[in-house]
Amino acid sequence: MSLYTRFTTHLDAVLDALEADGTLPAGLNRKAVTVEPPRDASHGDLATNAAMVLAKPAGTNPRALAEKIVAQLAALDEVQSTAIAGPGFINMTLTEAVWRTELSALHAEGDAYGRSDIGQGVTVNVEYVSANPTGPMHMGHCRGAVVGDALATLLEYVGHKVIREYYINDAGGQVDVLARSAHLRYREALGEDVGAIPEGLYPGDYLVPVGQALATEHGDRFVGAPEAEWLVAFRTFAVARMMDMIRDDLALLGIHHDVFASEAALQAAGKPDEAEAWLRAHDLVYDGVLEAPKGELPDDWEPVKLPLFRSTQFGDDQDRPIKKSSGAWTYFGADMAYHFQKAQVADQLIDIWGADHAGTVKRIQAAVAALTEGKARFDVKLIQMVRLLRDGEPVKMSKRAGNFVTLADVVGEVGKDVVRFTMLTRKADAQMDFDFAKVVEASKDNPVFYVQYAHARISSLDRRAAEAGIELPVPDLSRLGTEELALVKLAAQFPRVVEGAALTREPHRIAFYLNDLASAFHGWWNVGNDRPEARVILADDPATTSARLFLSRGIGQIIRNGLALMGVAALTEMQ
RNA sequence: GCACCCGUAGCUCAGCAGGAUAGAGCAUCAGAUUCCUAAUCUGAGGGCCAUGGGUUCGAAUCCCGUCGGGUGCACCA
Repeated sequence: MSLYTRFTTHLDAVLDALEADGTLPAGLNRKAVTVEPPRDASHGDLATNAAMVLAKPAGTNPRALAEKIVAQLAALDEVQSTAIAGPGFINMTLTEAVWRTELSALHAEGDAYGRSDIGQGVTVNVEYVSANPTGPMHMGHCRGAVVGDALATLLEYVGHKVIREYYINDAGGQVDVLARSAHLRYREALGEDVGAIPEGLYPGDYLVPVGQALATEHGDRFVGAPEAEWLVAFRTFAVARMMDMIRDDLALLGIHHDVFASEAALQAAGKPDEAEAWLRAHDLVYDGVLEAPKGELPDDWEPVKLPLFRSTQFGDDQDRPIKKSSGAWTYFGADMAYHFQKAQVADQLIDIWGADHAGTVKRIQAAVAALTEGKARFDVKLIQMVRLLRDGEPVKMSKRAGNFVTLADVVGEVGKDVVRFTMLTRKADAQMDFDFAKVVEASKDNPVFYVQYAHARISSLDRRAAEAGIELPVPDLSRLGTEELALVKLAAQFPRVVEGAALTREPHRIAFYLNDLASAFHGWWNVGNDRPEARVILADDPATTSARLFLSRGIGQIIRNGLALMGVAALTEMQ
């Protein structure tokens, strides 16, 4: 149980007691009651708003209520002093012993410090990446991949059961284009001069080996054959090869999905038909005429009658087609069934999407709400675009021209850890620049290095301590002074930060916290520049040295735990 | 036209499910290295939290309007 959770429990007990003696009416809603560190450390270690929140429903005034609460909180062993401040805040200063104990707990729990069970084993399906299987991953996919993966790790860490899933869009027109592109490369592999790759086909070189493999397998028998004879086979083969590539790309980032779900397989299994039947039975799908698109009307637009899902009943602007006039499923029609399927395995769903799909969020949420009858929690997290910069200039990318920057290129250039950390240094819904020069820069405006440097310094202390051989087997933590305990207090916030990040599903909070922690550590370290007696390793004072090393390792542990959540390795020395 | 996202220091961004005097880095200015890695640190200046209302004991945070920026808006995926 984390320190903050523990005090929430203490406070609850106090409020129970006040209910029992009639000071507070029974059954007050305590949802808004919080126990948290005050923004300003001079106010103490913990603050609660309980008196302010509960005064009104209790028919009293905040300060009077605060007096009663304080009387009981002050009696706790762990509380050194209390104060009522401002409009009714209750501030508590804890005894130094609390922080020393917390530091010991941090060591005892080690890698598990920060874990919790707030997820209560609830299964969450996180679908992320789901890039079309038509080529290697490029930088556009990178941020969503990292955020999704970090979020999945984070949710696991707080006690959720997590399914990491990738949806393979292997049923639409794009994979037919892939098949045709592969067919061209197949002919090329058999010696034909295909010239420039025509407009409308994928031009990338990565299809050359696919063509060669197809040539080896089939010989020339499909060279002049009608499309119907080879399309499915070529498509299936090419998609499988593309997925191999994508899995390799993801592995470069340390990302591994549990489930790869195929849209084609879903359709073959008749899932969209089942969903449609159910929705029709509930009058949520009807045959109607699609409204004209908003804004400028396309030249070739004409009204058509299609099966439409009543997404307007769930807040969408218009009803959405689930089938095309050809009778084939729309992307949405299949996706709807796909989400329904996921919701039968998991209690909660999270989709990580690029912000360019923002317009389709409402319809899929509508579909999930309809099909699960509002029972499944379903969040779509939109990830804003990343602008790639080199020497301050945007890097031009065009998928059509085949000159996009691949994920493999970027990871190869700056490394997995830098990519992952950088992608988590911004809120997901804020746009972000990725500047090659800056992300590899070794300075404090690069948080990757700043945090790594702190960890490396801690490791260096361990090495030096081992050389000096002065460390005592059991550290005497009373040697830790105010400056040191301030670091412990910051470290003790890690479990809270993790919880907050998990609840809001914002993994970037871990990155910001680690930066703060590293900053505090660097500050502490540098005190030794001015005052040699404040250094960690003091040759003539094994007791203080041991206590400070114990603290320093504790900070190192937090950095490792935090970096592990982000999927970033902690360095023991800088190069 | 409609929907979604955004608007916080000169710049890039945090702001923890409403809390106390709004924070950090960069940049600017003034300092610290016979010393465990100065790849670091200390200090100073810099704000009408776009704007007008509302809810609340209390709003950068929640709600509505306005202005400004971005993105999306076909049976594409």
